[in-house]
Amino acid sequence: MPAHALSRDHWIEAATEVLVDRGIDHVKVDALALQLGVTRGSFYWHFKDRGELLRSVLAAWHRLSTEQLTRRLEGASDDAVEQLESLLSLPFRGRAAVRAARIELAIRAWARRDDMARSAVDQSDASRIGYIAQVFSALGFGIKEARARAFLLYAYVVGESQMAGQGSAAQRVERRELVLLVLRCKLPAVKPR
Amino acid sequence: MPAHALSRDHWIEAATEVLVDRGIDHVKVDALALQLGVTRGSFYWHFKDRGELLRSVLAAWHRLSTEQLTRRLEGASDDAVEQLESLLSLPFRGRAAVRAARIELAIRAWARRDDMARSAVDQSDASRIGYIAQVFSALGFGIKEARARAFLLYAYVVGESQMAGQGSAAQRVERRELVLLVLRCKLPAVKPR
DNA sequence: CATGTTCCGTACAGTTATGTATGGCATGAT
DNA sequence: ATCATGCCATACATAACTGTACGGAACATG
Repeated sequence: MPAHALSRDHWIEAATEVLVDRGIDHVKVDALALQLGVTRGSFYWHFKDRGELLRSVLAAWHRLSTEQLTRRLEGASDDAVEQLESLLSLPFRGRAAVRAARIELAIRAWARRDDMARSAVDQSDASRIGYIAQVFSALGFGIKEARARAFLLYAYVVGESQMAGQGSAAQRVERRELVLLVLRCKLPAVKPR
Repeated sequence: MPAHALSRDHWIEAATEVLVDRGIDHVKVDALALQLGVTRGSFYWHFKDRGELLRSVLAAWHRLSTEQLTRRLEGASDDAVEQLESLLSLPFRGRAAVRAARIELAIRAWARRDDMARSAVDQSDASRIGYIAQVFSALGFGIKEARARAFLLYAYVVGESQMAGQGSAAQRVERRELVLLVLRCKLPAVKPR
């Protein structure tokens, strides 16, 4: 084994970087090789073709995503409200989380037109919503309403991430507080049918 | 003027179609010419270069988007709740609305890495949030809280549009009802500071 | 009918991308 | 030491795409 060998993961990481900054269509073997300081010869030794790289990028994200959820499930506190707060500020706390959020945005854009990416994103969404629903159940909501409220919360987080341009940091904090207040609120009267 | 003259708008429309289906990076002069049954000679008569086409696509969407908001403002009913319901089901009612929603998704993906698209989307978002805030004001909320609730509602709609894969049509209806109930709900007690 | 304009086709040059074939230089094994 | 193997460079074939230059058909107008 040569000393400075490049691994598959180096390529995957570089590809993810480009995916975030310029979109999946700009993930090209040429540019990655240039950035990594090697030639395409290296790439086609590690990967069959470009498609295999893209699949690997997706698989790596999916693995990371489920790992993070697992860690969250394991290390969760008993205070449901605290967990909800943590969920809302998740994409902003810590460098790794911010980076993960950016990757997710890029993959979500990719998923708009790639079935493989689409199903990966859908699966992650479903898992997370399931987790959030459990938290709402712990707050005393019924199963059905807990799932609906979980979807609302999650859709808000996803929507917010699409609108980085709107509002200040202070406003974001206020909004998140309002989200929590509103979603914890037991409805005084269910609509009369 | 020849009889079967192709207008700029034909190119813009075709480009928008490709943008929706395959992303902005697949909007290429070659393919569009093939689809329109002409050659690139036509394109470079109507447009200076590819960039001008992309700018035109964005401008056309932006114009359409503000026009739709204007029409909504003019033809709005007096019932605030009714307006909110209409807003929530907006991306699903009618073929034109569905198409507009798909275009918007594509442009939002584009905006992730193009400043021009970014500012167009931000501006549209801000205008719509302003309109929704006005509706919440009419429901009796203060200016600040109305704006926050408007953001919540809008972020939910945007987030929901990113998650077409989650849930059935019936679930979507239930969720939207819950959104309305929750966002109309006057908070019983503001959190003690 | 002559002429100018509109709109498009054709040909060319240059760039950038993919994938393959093949050779070569280390390094570790024997 | 030599040999096989892991890792990468080089060279080649091919395709896709952009932009420009130029020419030509169709049409209107005088």
